[in-house]
Amino acid sequence: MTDPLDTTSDRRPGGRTARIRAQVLDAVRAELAERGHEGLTVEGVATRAGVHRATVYRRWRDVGGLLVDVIAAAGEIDWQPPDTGSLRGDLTALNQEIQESLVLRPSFAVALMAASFHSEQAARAQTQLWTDRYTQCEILVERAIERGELPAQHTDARSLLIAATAPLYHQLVLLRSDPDPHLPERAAQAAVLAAAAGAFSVRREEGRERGDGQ
Amino acid sequence: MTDPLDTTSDRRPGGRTARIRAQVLDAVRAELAERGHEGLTVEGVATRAGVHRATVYRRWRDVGGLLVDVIAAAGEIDWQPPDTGSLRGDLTALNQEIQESLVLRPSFAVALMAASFHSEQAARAQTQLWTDRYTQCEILVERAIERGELPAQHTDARSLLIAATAPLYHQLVLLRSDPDPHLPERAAQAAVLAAAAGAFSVRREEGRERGDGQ
DNA sequence: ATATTAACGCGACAGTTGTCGCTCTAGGTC
DNA sequence: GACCTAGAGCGACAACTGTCGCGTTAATAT
Repeated sequence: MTDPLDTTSDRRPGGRTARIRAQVLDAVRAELAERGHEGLTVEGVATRAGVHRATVYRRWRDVGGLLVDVIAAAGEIDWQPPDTGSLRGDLTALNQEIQESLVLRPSFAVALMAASFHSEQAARAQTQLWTDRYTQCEILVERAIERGELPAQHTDARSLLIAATAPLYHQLVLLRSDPDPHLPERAAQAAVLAAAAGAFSVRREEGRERGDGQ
Repeated sequence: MTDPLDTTSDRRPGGRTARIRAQVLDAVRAELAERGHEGLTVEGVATRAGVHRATVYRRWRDVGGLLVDVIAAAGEIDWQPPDTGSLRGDLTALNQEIQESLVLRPSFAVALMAASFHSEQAARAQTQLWTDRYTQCEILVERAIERGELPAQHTDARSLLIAATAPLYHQLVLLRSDPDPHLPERAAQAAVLAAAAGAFSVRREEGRERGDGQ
């Protein structure tokens, strides 16, 4: 099981290998910043990194692989969901973060989405990323229940979170409308109201049969 | 103003031009069905249509342009929003349509999204398509208000519609989860509950300043 | 019918993308 | 210090992509 594409395996983690990786990932970030995600090309990255094309193709396979590794390297480990003291506040803060990440130039999130249509690797990384984030955010809902902000019966945290955040992506990515400073709060508020009305409550037996995701 | 890319201009609409267009668009649909959106290439379309590459490049510029024209040709004129007698029913039906269009193989909707990351032309066509659809759907909300299903104060129809439909795209396109037969109804119901609680009501002066949307 | 010309066919072309076999370098091991 | 070998460099290569100029066809105008 010596996967030549596993960039985290440490078969020979020493100086050069790590140095090349750093150079290449730096180059990816720089190219992304300069040319945007549609101008991101293996050739460009390799040249900027001062590395031969074949090296990049061997280790990362394609542009999607590069983005995956950039995301992986970008920490992603120490992210914590907001904690403002209220569900509405938490969701609003979360949405503001999302809006920022989508509006930011360059947007890694948008680049990853674009790549995921062409690279299976990128697609998997993306669903993994989202799944993890949503799992981490379930605590927001649990805290809200403890505070009594939501009805005591079980609430499907995932559905609630998606309802709160989906409009952001819809507006900014699909509809490409200008960012609306009120949208994060409005979307959060709508989800909270729906939840309070029991929109995401789930009956004992039938609700959770596909909860493990993908 | 003789735009060589305006496929609807009728400078010489006679037999051959129209025939070539039909051949090419048929080929696009066939290629899409066989190879999916990532296998859709100008070369492949031209070959299958029995037409020279240069012809396709001249008239449609790129894959995005082809998709745009397919969409344009696919009617889109006679679509009508559902009318089931209740807001919840209407939104559920709408969501079911959306889910179907996203799950269908090949999915023109997904192909268009993918193309819109690379082709400015496709991107514009996409936002135009969505904007039109949402505008058409505003009548659902108006009818609901007349029926007394929503509070009498003005409701921002667009926001409500987006809240109802966005989770579908989020789940199926971004999260790539398996289609959930209950999701269309759940998402619709959540939006209705939020609306009933006043989540999308808008104050007189501050709500509509960006309503015309690009 | 005949003239006009928009639009297609054709082939050549440069630029890009991705692969492969080989050599060489330098990280790790003894 | 001397070896081993994972992994980078290198250049050749085929396949693909998009553009261009020119000749031809056929839709329209007269």
